[in-house]
Amino acid sequence: MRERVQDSGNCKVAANRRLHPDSHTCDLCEARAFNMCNALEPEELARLAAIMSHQTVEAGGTFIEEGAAADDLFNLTSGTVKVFKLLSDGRCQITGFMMAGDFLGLSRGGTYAYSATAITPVTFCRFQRPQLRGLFNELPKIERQMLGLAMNELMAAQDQMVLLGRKTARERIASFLLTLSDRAVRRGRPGNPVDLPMTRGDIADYLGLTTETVSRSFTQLKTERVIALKGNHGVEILDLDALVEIAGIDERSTAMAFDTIA
Amino acid sequence: MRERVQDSGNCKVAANRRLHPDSHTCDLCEARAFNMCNALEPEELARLAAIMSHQTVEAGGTFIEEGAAADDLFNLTSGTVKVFKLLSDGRCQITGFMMAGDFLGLSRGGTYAYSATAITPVTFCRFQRPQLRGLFNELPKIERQMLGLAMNELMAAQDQMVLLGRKTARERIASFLLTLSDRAVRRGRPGNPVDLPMTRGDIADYLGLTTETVSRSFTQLKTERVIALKGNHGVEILDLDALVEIAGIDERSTAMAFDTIA
DNA sequence: CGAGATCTTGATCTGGTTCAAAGCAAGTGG
DNA sequence: CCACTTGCTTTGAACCAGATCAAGATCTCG
Repeated sequence: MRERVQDSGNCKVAANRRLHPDSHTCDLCEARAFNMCNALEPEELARLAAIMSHQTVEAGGTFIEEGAAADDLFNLTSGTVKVFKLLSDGRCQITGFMMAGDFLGLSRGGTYAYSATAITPVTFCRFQRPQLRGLFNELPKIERQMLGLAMNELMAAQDQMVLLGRKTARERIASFLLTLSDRAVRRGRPGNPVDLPMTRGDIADYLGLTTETVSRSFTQLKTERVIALKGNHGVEILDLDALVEIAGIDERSTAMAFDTIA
Repeated sequence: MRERVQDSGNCKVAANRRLHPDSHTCDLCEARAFNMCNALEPEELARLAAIMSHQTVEAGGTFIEEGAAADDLFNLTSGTVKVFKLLSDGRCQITGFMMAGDFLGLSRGGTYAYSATAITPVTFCRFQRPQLRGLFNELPKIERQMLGLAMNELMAAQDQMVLLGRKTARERIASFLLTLSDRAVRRGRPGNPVDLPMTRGDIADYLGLTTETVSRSFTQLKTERVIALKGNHGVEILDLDALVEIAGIDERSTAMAFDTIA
């Protein structure tokens, strides 16, 4: 299995790197509080653990390819993943950056609806669909938890549509930084020096811009003393109020979360 | 209750028009096959029907307002609804056009995540959240069905992100027409003279464009004999292959649907 | 340390917006 | 039954935010 690379702008698709199986205990899982395992009793958790395997992928590894048979479902436990779709001429749209607690593997007609590539080294729990489906019948809690996660993702997707359809480059960058900061905080990490594991190109593909425009917007905000750049992969928010103001007043956004459907 | 109108570009928000309660039998429901009632046995359906009320809203009526207390969930049975979010300065992004079978009422922190306005007269089933939640425990089937619906919506949202982030105006219009056509077919309606109940302004707010650009793109496709305009609310597809070609080759899109999560 | 990748900056170009003004179609009331 | 309003839609002309093209500067990591 050597890495076939199909060029497509920033979103090169390298074939699956070797997946490294890994021992793992749910007790210590850092994603536990945010994911579908959240509501489970120890005994139930054990049953879930019985049908899953825990694995790692190195940075740059593509472990889901759009159009391939959707055999598995993934539950991230650490690291950051970019989820994206490509147009035939190579244009790329990243639909989300996934972190610990997020699940991956949406399918349409039995094939994956998007590709997923590790930006940092990642670890995840992997489930085979038929087995997971079986467990759903016995533990409807899981299904409910997933419905909640799906609803949250749907709301995030709607916010992203507003961003892509109606916001300026500057507003997009500001919103992006605030969203990342919020997400970090909600995962118990510091929200201020914002960590940007992805490249400028990835940010561009996420925000519907070009690398150059992303860079210029950062520079502009830096010049205005709203942010400070900490190398290529970190941003310090110097003036939060200003950033919120620039983002446009819809940053209720990802602020709170997890209403169940009813 | 008179209509307060808060101007905001194309997406004026008029206060709830009177909701007309309505008698209704699930047996005859035209949305039955596509919505969350689909998998239910007659006896189960009766229990669902017991906690719902069936209502109508006239065209132009706004029955969900972003930020208001999210007390109810809606399940459309006929008509077309636009779902949208507004920025503080009035910019509007329509995140979807909903039809029979779609559900409405996503909430975040107890308040609705978006507004919804009827484009045509609509009818829907209305559920109160607490009651529906109660039924979930007894009929997990409903929850599963909703998870499937949510997943489908999520995939549609991802396609829309590609459209908004990376497609040209021409490509957006072509994709839009194909998607509407597909949806009509999947609901057992003719797919070819495509019905456009919404205005050019609505289409613009959905596709991240302006009214003028939408109009110009239609005119261009008409000049090229790819489509023919049938008044303001209809489009005949004259050259389907060309339209698919123009849309960009990702129109697997809404083509098929309804994989369950696992 | 050095080479490739990533990031910034500058100059120019353009697709889509904005601003402005007719068309057009569906009522409405005289 | 027809002028008149009203709300879309189309078309035209000027403009601009962001894209594209083209160097450099700066990381990153073997």
